[in-house]
Amino acid sequence: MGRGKVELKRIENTTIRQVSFSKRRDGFFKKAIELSILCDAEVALLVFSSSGKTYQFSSHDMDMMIRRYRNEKGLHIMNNHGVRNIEVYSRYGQLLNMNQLGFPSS
Amino acid sequence: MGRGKVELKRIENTTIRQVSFSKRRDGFFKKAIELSILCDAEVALLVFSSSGKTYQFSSHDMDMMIRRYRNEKGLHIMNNHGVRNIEVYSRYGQLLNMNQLGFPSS
DNA sequence: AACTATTTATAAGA
DNA sequence: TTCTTATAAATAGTT
Repeated sequence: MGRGKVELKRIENTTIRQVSFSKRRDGFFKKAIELSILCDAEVALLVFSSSGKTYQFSSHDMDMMIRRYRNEKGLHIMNNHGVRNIEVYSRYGQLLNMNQLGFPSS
Repeated sequence: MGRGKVELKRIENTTIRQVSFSKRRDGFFKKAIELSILCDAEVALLVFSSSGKTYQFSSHDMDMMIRRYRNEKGLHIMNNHGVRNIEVYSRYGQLLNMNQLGFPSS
């Protein structure tokens, strides 16, 4: 989306990286709101910029969502019988599959 | 993005809503990964689908990010001198500004 | 699960 | 930094 393709690696030029961050951060939060409303999902997100600012959004009570996540994570560890309560999009694992299989694979 | 414009309201048809959720959830997590890598940001996110599944991604340690967020939120409340440590994208407040001013405004 | 017509996001430029 | 614009990317509706 833009005049050139983007390689998935850190943008080294600081100015360009900050401009890109602003645009993408806005788009990202917009997507969060759309997902929560259109698809009736609960969405919570935290972003810390490399310049040290914090950005937060939650469609529902953040602390409640964190508690629910921790509770389910606990169950997930205890209840290892093939049922996945939580799908984890790990940073590198998923990315490795992107080029071959589309994203995400699991 | 798609054959029709989308109104920002809950998709009532369950099948369509679930299909839309899958597509948008994948796109959303992809955006999170891109933001974290391209722009060197820390990103954490939680999604609970309306059917009860949990999806999680964090570019860095989730618990550490939550601790940092809570710490800064505390400081934000204590330190009410015009400095915003945290930008909050509240669900309805920001949305109201979208049509007139673009998104988001603050 | 694929496809594809369109909309949307955004990279680069002004 | 804000606005514009060409292009890449996401996805709604369809098959």
